[in-house]
Amino acid sequence: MDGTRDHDQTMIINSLDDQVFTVDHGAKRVINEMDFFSDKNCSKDASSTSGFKKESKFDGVEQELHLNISTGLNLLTKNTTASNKSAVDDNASPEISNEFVVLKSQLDRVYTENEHLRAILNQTNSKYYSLQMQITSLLQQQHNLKGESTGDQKIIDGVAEEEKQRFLVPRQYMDLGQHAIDDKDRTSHSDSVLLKGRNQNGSSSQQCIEEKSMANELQKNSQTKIEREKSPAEKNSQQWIPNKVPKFNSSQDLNQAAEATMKKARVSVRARSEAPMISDGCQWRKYGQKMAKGNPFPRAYYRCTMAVGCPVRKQVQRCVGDRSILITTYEGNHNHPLPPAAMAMASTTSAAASMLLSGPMPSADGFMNPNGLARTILPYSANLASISASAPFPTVTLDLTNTPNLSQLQILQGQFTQDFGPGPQAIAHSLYNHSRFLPRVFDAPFPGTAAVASDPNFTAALAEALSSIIANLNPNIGIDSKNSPKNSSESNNGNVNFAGK
DNA sequence: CGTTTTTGACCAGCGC
DNA sequence: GCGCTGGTCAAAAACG
Repeated sequence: MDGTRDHDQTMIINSLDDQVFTVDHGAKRVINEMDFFSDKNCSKDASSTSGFKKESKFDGVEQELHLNISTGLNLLTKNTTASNKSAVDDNASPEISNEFVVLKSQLDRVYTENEHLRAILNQTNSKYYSLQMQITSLLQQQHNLKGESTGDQKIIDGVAEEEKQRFLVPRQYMDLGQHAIDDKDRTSHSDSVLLKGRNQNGSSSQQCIEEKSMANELQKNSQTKIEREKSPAEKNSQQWIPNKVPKFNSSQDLNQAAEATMKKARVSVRARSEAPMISDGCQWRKYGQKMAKGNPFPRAYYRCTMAVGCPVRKQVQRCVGDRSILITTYEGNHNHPLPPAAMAMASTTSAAASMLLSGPMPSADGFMNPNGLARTILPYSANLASISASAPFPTVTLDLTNTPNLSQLQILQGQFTQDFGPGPQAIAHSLYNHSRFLPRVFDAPFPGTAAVASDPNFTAALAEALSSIIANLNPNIGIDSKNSPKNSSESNNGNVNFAGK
């Protein structure tokens, strides 16, 4: 479609082919995780050195504080210089001592305040993502109410009923964008087609098979866990949340069904990366590796180690069609506070999971309502995110390997302006940033390390892009408090669900 | 020496 | 029932 992007992708692939892959084959561990606790470390260092060396990465507030602190230091230093020594020695020693104490107390207070401001900034950052999604959702709802009030009244009236049916008959297939039409036939024999609209290198079908296989494996695993949960050792609620297959019948509580489905929501992220796994802000421990059938690349199993008993796990595997693509599938909910970088990603994946479970506006054909925002955005974003709500194991796949080109985004932005006014331009902008960012990151030379994994900006940028994409793909995100992603309130206490919930 | 990775074994589900 | 496959465990090895 777009010559520039195709060229970029070609360049990426060619460059990747020249690389020696150390993933899972090399004797050395090559975990290119970035340090998500640099702030923390910085804080520690700062506290150990009277808090004068704090680096500001958020705004001018801290810098201002830093200046104030430095001023105090200079004053103190000046009083100890030789030029003033006589005066100091004669009369001022007790005063200086008092002044020192006062300054120190002030510094302590400033430092405390500084920490407080930092926390507020982090919270504000998290709220920003949530609000962004909510605003978009509201706009989308507004638009739908305008456009669909007459013709689709029947559909709107039937939403509640269909919502029930979605849980009672969880095999209903959902898709985003034009692929919904293309895949209609596929739904009859495929219960979990995760990926559609892949990159144009011809590996589409194989990737679909691969991810379908992965989904089925997870399903089997889930059923295995049902049995394991029966054992007393696994009764701890903090442990791996069993992916029970909800055998719903009409007598079961729908809320329970929804909750059970929530717990199983998975988010699969596809990204180009040379690192063994993409950096998502969490700490992971590898607990297994398997050779999957039909894929020469081993599948690695990781579990979250940021807290004891955190049930979140993920699978990482290279795509058989394009070894530069890393498929990361998350499952479970974190039971611990997350660092800001992880929180951004968590809100994104949580939103993705919520999108799965709140679902698109059901339409008469059982597919996504092709109106409004979805219709506007999907022709260009269908390659970025797709949903398989083939419950009981709904999965949203975020494809970051195929970015929209600039011309598409300009069209997209224009349609946004036309349909919704200038407000949601940020979304198209985000997509544009997304499209600009990824090639730059992934195309960077990586002498043994992948830029994507080591770049501390990656997670935030990824989260921003995904948040925008997801928020636009799902008109319901942020509207229903039950299904909306944990946002500000949860960010406050730090309990952010990473995937699902 | 503590932590993490590796890797073979074990277990369960599924298809035949 | 058997074999295949995937997920997890756990002991050994590697690493820092």
